[in-house]
Amino acid sequence: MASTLLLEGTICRYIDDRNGARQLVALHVPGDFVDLHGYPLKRLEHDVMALGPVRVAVWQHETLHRLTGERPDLTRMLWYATLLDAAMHRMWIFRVGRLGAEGRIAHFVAELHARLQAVGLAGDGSFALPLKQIDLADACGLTNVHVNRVLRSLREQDIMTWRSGEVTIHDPVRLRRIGEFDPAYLYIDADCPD
Amino acid sequence: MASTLLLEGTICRYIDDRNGARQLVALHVPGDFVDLHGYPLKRLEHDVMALGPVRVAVWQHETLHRLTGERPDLTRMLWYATLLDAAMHRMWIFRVGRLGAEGRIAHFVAELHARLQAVGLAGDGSFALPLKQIDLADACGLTNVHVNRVLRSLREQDIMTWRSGEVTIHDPVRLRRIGEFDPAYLYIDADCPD
DNA sequence: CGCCCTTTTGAGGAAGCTCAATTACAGTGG
DNA sequence: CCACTGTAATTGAGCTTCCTCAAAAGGGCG
Repeated sequence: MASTLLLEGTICRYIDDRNGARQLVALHVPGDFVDLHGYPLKRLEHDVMALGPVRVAVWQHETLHRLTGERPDLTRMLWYATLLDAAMHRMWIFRVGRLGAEGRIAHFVAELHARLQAVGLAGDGSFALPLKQIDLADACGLTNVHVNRVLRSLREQDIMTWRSGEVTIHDPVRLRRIGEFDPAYLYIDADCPD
Repeated sequence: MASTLLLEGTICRYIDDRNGARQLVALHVPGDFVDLHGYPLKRLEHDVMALGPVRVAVWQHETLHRLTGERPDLTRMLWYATLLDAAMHRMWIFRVGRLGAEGRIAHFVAELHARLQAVGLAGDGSFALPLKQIDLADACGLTNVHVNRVLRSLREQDIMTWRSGEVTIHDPVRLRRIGEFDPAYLYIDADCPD
């Protein structure tokens, strides 16, 4: 048993329903410990998939067990990492539960922009993102058809452009307003434990 | 700073949007460590509210810090508890993102039944639940009006009855099927770490 | 009894879905 | 260089689900 630290590329986690409809529950960027929670939980109740080529570091659970046995400070940092994940889950619930289609997409893009910027992978207003429109639909609880229409609308309003593989934000202020995005939940400038 | 262990009653966590729309992101039953994640995170990015009277135990973060410094096994158990929470968040995303109104309510009720049963607070098919219809709406990303109609439909189909404060499940099999509910993500019979 | 909160019901409208067809585009082989 | 293929994006039309607004009906409690 092992857990995966993502070094390059993109990985998502998702739950499928019995009719094949897919719901993404997490999207990981370089620096994320994709399934660290698999160490205490022992088994995962969802699936993991790479979106394109990735480079990862693999941590054996034995190693993690030894480390957490010896280093309480390090344990708290690992714990903290999984809690950031949970905070993103919560905002994901809010996004899907309380925003309309345009807001969901705007919020999702704004979050990814903030996270990629935090690890130096996003320029001022544009970044690479290897998601197809259907992946975006599966993330936001929409259909690919509707996602397509909303993306067109956002493009026509000069707010953002989504080309498969590349996102450009033309008007970050309106994007954040439409998505009601406040990055506080990402704890980007917060201190880690210890 | 302190974290709260719920002993009796019900507590929810929620995020409000700027228009006052509310989205529940967690619902806690006795035995849950409501905001244990507040210890490593240091601050919470959402709100917490009791639904009716509660009895709680308060754990000072200093105490938790001392315990986690000395007892790696205990730390892993606490960590594990927060990861169960995250697993429920993930299923919550699925519920709101991929199920229709009837499915969301059925899934939500089925989860609560399973969790309350696990702590001995639910009989065979009925249990107390101090939620108003509007709380259920806020949990499921619906309006109170639509929740009311769906509840009537579920009642008329003899699947379940929701009276404010009391839920009765008449047909657990159909309830689970409608909600596509599989309790695996609750890790009810799983081993804790160590 | 009167008040407040919650539930219930009705009617009309908007958002997003389904089904279906068309277009764009990259890769592949001739 | 071009036809051929498969995947992804785009567009259209009609429909379902759920929302909004509004009002009525219960129900507990001072």
